[in-house]
Amino acid sequence: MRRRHVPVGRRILEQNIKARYHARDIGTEDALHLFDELLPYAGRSSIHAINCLLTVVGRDCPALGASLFNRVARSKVAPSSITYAILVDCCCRAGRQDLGHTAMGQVIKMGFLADAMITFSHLLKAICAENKTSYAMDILLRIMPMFNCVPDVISYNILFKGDCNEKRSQEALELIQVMVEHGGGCQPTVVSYSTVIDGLLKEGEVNKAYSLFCQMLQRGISPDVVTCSSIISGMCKLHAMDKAEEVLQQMLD
DNA sequence: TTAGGGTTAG
Repeated sequence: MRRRHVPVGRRILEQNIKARYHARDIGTEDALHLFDELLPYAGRSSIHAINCLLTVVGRDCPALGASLFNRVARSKVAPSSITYAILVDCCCRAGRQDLGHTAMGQVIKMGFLADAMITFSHLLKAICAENKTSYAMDILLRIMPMFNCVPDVISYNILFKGDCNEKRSQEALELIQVMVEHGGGCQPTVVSYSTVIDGLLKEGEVNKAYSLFCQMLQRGISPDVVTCSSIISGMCKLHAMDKAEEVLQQMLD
C-alpha cells in the first residue's frame, strides 16, 4: 500500500505537539495557538495531535474545548472516537450534560463501540455529580449492554463513588459483592475497595469497612497509600483506634 | 500504539 504523503512541516508540527503534550509542556494559550496553526492544513494524520490540544484546552476551559470541537468538525479532519470522548467530557464539565448525551448518541451512531465505555464514563460521572447515581446505575447495567458496551471496572468505580457521596455506601458494598461473584473478568481493584471502605467509614460503619478491608487482603489485592490513609483517618475519627493501629501495622508489614 | 475515564488526608 502506498504511504500517503504528509507535508514535512505538518508532520514536524504534529510530532512537536505530541512530544510536548507527553512532557506536559503545553499550556492553554499555547494549545490555542498551535490549534490555529495546525487546523488550516490538517489532514488525516492530524487527529492525534488535535486530540492532545483539545485535551489541554478542555481541562482548563471545557466550554472552549467544545467550541474547538466544532471547528474540527467543520474542517477536513474526521474526529475520532477519542475526540468524541473529550467532547463529552467538555460538555458535561461545562454544565451542558444535554449536549454530552447528544454527543454520546453520535458515538453510538458512528459505531465507535470499542471505546464507547470511556465516553460513557464521562456521562456517568456527570450524572453521579448531580446525585442521580440510581440513574447512572440504570445506564451502566441496562443501557450500556444494549449497545454491546460492556462496563469495565472504572465505570463501576464511578458508581461506587456516586453511591458513597449520596451516603449509600451499603449499596456500593452490595454491588462490589455482585462484582466478586458474577463479575467474571471485571473484578474490583484497589480503587474500588478504597472508595467503598472510605464511604462506609464516613457513614460510621467501622465493622463493615474493616470486613471489606479483610476481604480485599484475602483476595490478594494490596492496599495502597490511599486505602491506608483513608482507613486510618476514618477510624481515628470514629475512635476505633485499635483497628486503625491494626491497619497501620499491616501497612508496615 | 498513541490522544480520552476511577480512590484518601490536609
